[in-house]
Order: sequence, then structure tokens, then C-alpha cells
Amino acid sequence: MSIDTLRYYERIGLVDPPARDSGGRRTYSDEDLARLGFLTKLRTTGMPIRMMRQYARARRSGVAGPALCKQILVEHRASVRARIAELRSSLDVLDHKIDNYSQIERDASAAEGRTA
Amino acid sequence: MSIDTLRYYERIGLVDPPARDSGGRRTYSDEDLARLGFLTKLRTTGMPIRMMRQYARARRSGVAGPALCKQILVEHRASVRARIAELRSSLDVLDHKIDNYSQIERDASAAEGRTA
DNA sequence: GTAGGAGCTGGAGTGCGCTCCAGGTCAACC
DNA sequence: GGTTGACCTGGAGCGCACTCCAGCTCCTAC
Repeated sequence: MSIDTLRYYERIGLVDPPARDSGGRRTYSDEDLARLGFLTKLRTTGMPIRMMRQYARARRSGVAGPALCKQILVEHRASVRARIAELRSSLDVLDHKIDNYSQIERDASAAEGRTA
Repeated sequence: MSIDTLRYYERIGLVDPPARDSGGRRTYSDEDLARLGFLTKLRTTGMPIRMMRQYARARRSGVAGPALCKQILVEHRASVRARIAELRSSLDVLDHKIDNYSQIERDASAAEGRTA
């Protein structure tokens, strides 16, 4: 994760501003890093920033927080599963198409063999 | 697929301009539709437009075409597989996190039971 | 003490993939 | 023959998620 992305996340309120050292520089605790790691995981699985902000807001909120967090994650998990299913079915199409091209190649080399 | 997207694809040279009827309107043959369907499949599996254009160009090129097409698809298939693997591993993290929240909920309701 | 390098800030810019718009044309229906 | 609706064109605009920049401050190493 680039430093610019990190700043961007902080600006839009996706991550809490971390502590600063005496020189005014950010110091990330292990917990900060763990949270960032999880947020990155959410991003790479295709969760939009908007939803990540909802999740971050839920984390900060009180008693209702955990239930809301869980709900968002359950919802996201469903979409990840759907995405996996979509990709898997597309793999079949891709395999089929590739087989086709392999066949074309074989035909072409067979024709070449005859003309040679 | 929206009409605007279709026009966009035509503008950037991703699809060949289809035939027109007497009134100047586009008429898509079954073959056109099949190609569009496959292109859409590539898009939804995350192939960038840039690579789709390479594929479209390969389709139009002569003898070298099929080999190039196949190469592009094989490459893309690998990235789809990698993506699936990435998503699957993330699902585990997600499951774990959701379990955590479920536990928190159970703890909370247990505490509520004691204070009630 | 000074040169270098990393991090700081607010703001502007970028790339991708659409999406929308204004103003025009055409065919079909009443 | 007027109205309606779909499609036509070129071009502008948008949302997302970054990414880059100028100009500054601060710590470190020599």
C-alpha cells in the first residue's frame, strides 16, 4: 500500500488518524497495521470504498457496532462468493474457447503438412 | 449492455462496425451478438479494455491471429484462476472475522442476560 | 552546521470505463 | 401529415480510486 493511498484513506475518514511522534510524524501501532491489513483485504476482494467507510463507521459506533460490522461483512462475503461463482463459470467458457483455438492450430499445422 | 457502452466499444475499435439497414441503423447479426457476448464475458472476468483491444486486433489479423488470440486467452485464464484463488483465501479471513463478531454478539447477549 | 532524505500539507491531476447530452434523422402509427 | 419514439453523431461529463506535485518541516549523518 502506497503512502499516498494511506493518506487518501485517512483524508476520507476510512482510517483513524494514527498517533504522532514528537516530530509530528505518524506512528502506526500493531493494531493500526492489523486494521489496515484487513481493510486492504476488503479492498482486494472488491469492496467499494463507500462500503468500507460504512464498516469503519460501524467499528467506531457503540453497542450497535458489532452487529452492523457483521452484517456488512456477511453481505460482502455473499458478493465475494457470487463473484467466485461467476468467475468459475466464465473459466469454462474460456477453456472451451481455448480448446477451439488449439483445434484451429492443429488444423492449420495439418494443412501445412499436406502442402509441404 | 447499454447502447452507450456498445457505441463506446465501437468508437475505440473494440468491435467492428456492424452492417446498417436502409435507414442507416445498425443491424447486428447473430455472429455479431455472439462476439459481443464473449467480449462481455471477458469484461466481466476483469480483462482490461486494453487487452480486449489486443484480442480484437488479433482476431482481425491473418494467419498469426489464432495463435495470438489463444495466447491472450490463456494468459487471461491464468489471471482469472489467480483471482479466484485470491478471493477464496480471502473468504477464509472473512469467515474468521464474521465468527469473531458472532462471538461478540453471543457474549453481549449473555451479559445482558445476567444484568436483566 | 549543513546536506540529504523522509514525511508533512492541501490541492490538482490521472486512467479507466463508461454515461449523458444536444441536436438531428428516420420509420411507424394514428 | 403530425406526433411519437428509437437511433444517429460528436463531444462533454462523471465516479471511482488512487497518484502526483510544490513547498514546507524535521531528523540524521557527516
